Amino acid sequence: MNKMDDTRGRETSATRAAYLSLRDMILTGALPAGKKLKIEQLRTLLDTGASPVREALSLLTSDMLVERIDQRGFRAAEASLANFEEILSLRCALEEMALRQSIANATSEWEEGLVVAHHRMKKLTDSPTFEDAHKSFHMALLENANSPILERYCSQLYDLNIRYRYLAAGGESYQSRDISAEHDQILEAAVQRDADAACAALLSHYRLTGAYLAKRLDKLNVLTI
Amino acid sequence: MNKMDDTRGRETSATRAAYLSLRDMILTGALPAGKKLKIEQLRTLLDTGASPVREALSLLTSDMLVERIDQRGFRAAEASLANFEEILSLRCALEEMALRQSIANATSEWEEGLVVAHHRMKKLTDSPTFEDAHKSFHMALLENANSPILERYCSQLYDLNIRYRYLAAGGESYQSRDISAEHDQILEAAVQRDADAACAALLSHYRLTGAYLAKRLDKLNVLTI
DNA sequence: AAGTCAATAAATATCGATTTTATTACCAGG
DNA sequence: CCTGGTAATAAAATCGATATTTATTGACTT
Repeated sequence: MNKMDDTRGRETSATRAAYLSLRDMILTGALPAGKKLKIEQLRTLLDTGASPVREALSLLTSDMLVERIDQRGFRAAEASLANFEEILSLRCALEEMALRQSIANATSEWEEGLVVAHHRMKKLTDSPTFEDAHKSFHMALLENANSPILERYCSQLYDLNIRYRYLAAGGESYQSRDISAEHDQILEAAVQRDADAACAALLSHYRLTGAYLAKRLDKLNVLTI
Repeated sequence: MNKMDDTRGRETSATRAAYLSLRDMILTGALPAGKKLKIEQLRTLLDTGASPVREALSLLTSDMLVERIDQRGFRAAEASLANFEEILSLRCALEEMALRQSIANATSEWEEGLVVAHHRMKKLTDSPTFEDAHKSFHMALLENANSPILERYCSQLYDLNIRYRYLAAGGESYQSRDISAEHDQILEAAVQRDADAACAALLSHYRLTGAYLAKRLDKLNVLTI
């Protein structure tokens, strides 16, 4: 057997580490929307070289979390009500498309994956890893569409939305509504392969959250634009 | 006065130049799908440093034209029939969405922009810049949706599709069908603000081209996967 | 003969320093 | 007191070289 196989948690790479840190800092607001991102600052902050920082920032522009201004460096993407609303409306359209395809291709393996993802999410409520589990559940709903580009877009939009949750709620967990019941409904409908019901539940979930966030964003006046 | 002001078509920046060259080479097939992209090779090919090449490749991963394998470099994205079909179907869905929004927001300025874009495209048939003019016309149709993310996705998908046109036709211009008449129809319907007709014409345009390309791709057997 | 391991070669990732470009502060002329 | 231009400063972009990592080769064991 190989002498070292699992011994090494060896998935580092300065660039990837920088990418993950910066992404997290932007999503949670540690690096606020619109902020100038100076290489030298980030270099010392992350304790790494300029090349990995620069490359991580380039990768983040793909995710629309960073804007690159030629010859003038990088800045965290702006946040605005219009942007928030566009994200919400695109998510609704694209996720409905993906969910319908997923259900059309339904198999029992997919079903089981869904149930597991849902279970894990429920168990992690109020844990710091809830965010990841929540995303995993939502992506599991879509992954059976077998449409990698569409999945990628949905994942991107999901991430963009996270930032507004943090802006509105300061990263605090959820609101008064019974989120958990909404997830149960979505799972139930998906497992029954009832596309109409599943989409209705999913979109209602997004729209209710969206309306709540929009109200708070407006009240707190936290948008840069 | 500044010693050099306008004299220089000074929108270069080694990174941007490398980005544009590499993008073009991938779209036209000069760098074939799936090919390993070695930094050193590209560095000498483009006569620039390793940093700009690396950064350009990072940017191209956003466009899904390059794949990045951590610690193992970059390669040109794979091409496959499934990928081609996914692109076609997403384009149809997203462009319909965008076109309907554009028409819903129709103004005479937009209309005039469309007419101009269409005119320019017609004039450039069989010119090397036709490709750009064609894309400009298609994007002009969508730009009035005022949905930057959606526009970005449509633009990306448009570019991804170009590659398959080159694979199928060796970059040669169009086929037997009367492409020009199709464009006229789309323009006409858009100007009349008839969303249903415009979408029907646009999607038919894409689907006819798609079917033609799929047939040729199959016959030529040019797909790596 | 097939598979494993070690040594070598190739390529990537990263660093440190230099060059180029933008921004700021300052000063003279109107 | 404002305007336009210029020097000083700060930051970004790029280069050249080094350190790590992966891929390749060929000998060696079972």
